[in-house]
This record gives sequence, structure tokens and C-alpha cells, in this order.
Amino acid sequence: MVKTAKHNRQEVIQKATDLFWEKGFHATSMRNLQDFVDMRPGSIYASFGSKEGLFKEVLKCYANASAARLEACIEASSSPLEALRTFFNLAVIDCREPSSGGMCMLVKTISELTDENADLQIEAKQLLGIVEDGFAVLLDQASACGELDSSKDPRRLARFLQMQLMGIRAYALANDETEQVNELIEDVFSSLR
Amino acid sequence: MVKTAKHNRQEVIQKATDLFWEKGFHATSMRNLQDFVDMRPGSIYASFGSKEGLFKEVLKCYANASAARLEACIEASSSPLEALRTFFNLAVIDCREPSSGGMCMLVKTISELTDENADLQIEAKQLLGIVEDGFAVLLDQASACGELDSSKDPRRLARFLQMQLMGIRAYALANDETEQVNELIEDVFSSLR
DNA sequence: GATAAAATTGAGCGATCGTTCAAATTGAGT
DNA sequence: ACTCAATTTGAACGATCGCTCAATTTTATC
Repeated sequence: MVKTAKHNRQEVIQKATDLFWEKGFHATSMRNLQDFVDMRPGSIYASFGSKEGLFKEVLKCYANASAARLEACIEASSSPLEALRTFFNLAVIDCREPSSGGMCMLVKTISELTDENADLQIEAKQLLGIVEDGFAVLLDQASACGELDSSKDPRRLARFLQMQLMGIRAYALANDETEQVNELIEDVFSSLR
Repeated sequence: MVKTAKHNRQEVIQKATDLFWEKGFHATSMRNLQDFVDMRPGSIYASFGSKEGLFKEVLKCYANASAARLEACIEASSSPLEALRTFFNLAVIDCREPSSGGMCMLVKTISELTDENADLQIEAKQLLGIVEDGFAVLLDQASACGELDSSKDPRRLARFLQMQLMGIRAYALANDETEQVNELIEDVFSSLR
């Protein structure tokens, strides 16, 4: 027998992601969430325990989706660097669709939260590390197949790329000129060579 | 006759900056501010009109201070690129002192706020533009005095640098390894040549 | 020192916050 | 159909939100 619960957990998390991503943790009220996912407070608290609990679950799903997208870029591309390039383009496009909040949700979370909610901060930092690890693996491959100057340290390059992606998505928030943002991606990847 | 008001306006704004920068707009309550600047609500509202009004004034002062710091870096340096390098180092150090919020306050603001508070968003975007203009002027000089390959477009390079600075400060939030952050600055400036 | 203007105070407004829980509803096993 | 556990509901809790304003204190002028 299939799941018959009125609210599919993944759908709820997805909707909560949309809202949290756009408005941030503090500016999203439980009443906003109740309306948006069409659940009453008791149900939400029975499922997720607290606003923080729901948010933490949202962060995990978001990071999983990011890792999955990077994987998809790899399979759709013929080389490691091309995969990274595709991933960057996707991230910036996602950044621009009005439904999303713009920046990487993990960065936005780290930026917003303080020592209150320390556990959420730590969670977000760890999840960012996972994505960076994915970059490092790809850059290792790029180095191995000669697509990248093998004298460069892949781990350091991964940090460099992670930083640049954060920068581009932040910059895109403040500057609506799509062409200029695309030039930034261009500049990043030409600086790799 | 000198100003004898109990609360110097600039001091109040500076304290408010510290609090807003660290906690963000939404997470900073008026009661937090009342305690921190030691003023009662009536006084604050008489001076600044609203929480938004105070925040907008804080943003302006923050941007002015940034521009002034860039100017100071220019005077303390012997070349345009060296001035930029000093400015980057300063920004990242400021980023790391625990009193401040870490990221550039303007980026953090744009990241946090939504269409509610649209005027604050617009304000922050414009102020960011001013800093970028400062970069462009410096890069123009660097190009003129041969410190920079004159085939490169200074405006585009200014956007590139602005993006990188955003990226580094965001990255520094998620990664506490000072050495790795310094390597990032290294990488950015070596990619300019 | 009397007086008027300016600045500051703090109790408290209505609204909203995250959260709880007794009651109502639903779904599976018999 | 009946039962019982699981799920969902929504009114309501105390706390806190941004903010107001009559009352008080401070300051400037004479």
C-alpha cells in the first residue's frame, strides 16, 4: 500500500524550502509556513518538532539537491571542467528565477544566523563542505586528464571555485545585468587556465 | 556652542551599526537596540522615525566608512594595485573580528531583505555601486601607469574584483582557516596578472 | 530663577511571534 | 459497523514585536 498521508513529507519540505530560501529563517513565520504548505501548526510540530527542526531538514534536502545537480552536470558533460562550467551556469540561473531567494541558501543561512541557532550554522557549514569536496574530486579528474595544469593544487582550486561561486551569486543579487554576470563566469574560468 | 545632546548621533549610529551588522535587520529588535544604545523608544523614534529609518542611516554611514577606508588605503600605498590589495586584507580582517557580522553589511542586507523593505534593498544596491566605482577608478590608474595589462577593461575588472571580495568574505564565514582565506586573496591578485 | 522649547522617559497599545494541546477527524484491522 | 491508534485541527497561551504619546526632565534664553 502506498503512502496515503494527506501531506507528503518531501512536498512539504520542498515548499518550505521555497519560502525559507526566499525570505530567510527569521522573516519566515510559522504562520507564513502554515498557509504556504496548507498545514495547521499541530501537524507541522508533530512532523518536524520546531521551526528549527523543519529548517534543518530543509537545509539537508537543499544540500542533497545541490550534490545531485552537480552529479547530473557531470553525466551531461564530456569533461570535468565543462561539468563545472555547466554547474556554475545552472547555479546562477537558479539564482535569477524569482521564486528562489537568489544566493546559495547555505551561504544565506550562515550569513543570517548568529550564535543563537548555532546548530543550524554548523549544519550549513558542514553541508557547504560537501559541495566543495565535490568540486575537489572533479578538479582532481581534470588534473589527471590533462585538462588542468597539474602543478595546481586541486583542493586549493576547489576552495577558489567555491569562493567564486559564492561571489557570483552574491553579485548577481546586487546587479541585474545578466550579460555582466555571464562575463563574470567567463572571467572565472579563463583565470583557471 | 557645542552639541550637548545626551546622545551624539554618530555614536548612536555606530552602535546601531554594530548590532545590525552582527544580527541582521530582522533579528535585531528595537528592544535590543534600546538596550545597546541606551535610549528609550521615544528618543529613537524622535531621531530616526522608524526601525527602517535608522537602518537606512546605518547603511549610508557604513558605505561612507567603506569609501573612506578605500581612500585611506590609496594614500597609504605606493601603487593602485597595492592599495586594492591592502583594502582586501582590511576587509577580510574586519570580517573576522567577532564584533562585526562577517560579511559585507551591504551584501548581507541585500541577501536578507525581500520586496517588503524594497527601499532598503535599493539603497544597499546603490551604495555597493559606489564602492565598485572606486575600484574602477583605481584600476584605471593601474592601467594608465602600466601596473595592469592595458588590454583589460577596467570596468569589467572592477566588477570582477567586487565579486571576488564578496566571495572571499562569504567564504570566510563558512571556513575559519585564516591561512586558506589568505590564499584566496593571493589567488585573486595573481589572477589579475 | 522664571519660562518656553527641546529632549527623554517608560508604560503600554494592538499585532504577531513560536508553540501547545484537548478535541475532532481519519484510516486500518477485525 | 466497531474499535483504537494515528493524524489533523484550530483556539489560545505567554512572550515579544514595532511603535505611540502623555508626562517628565533637561536645556537654552532672558
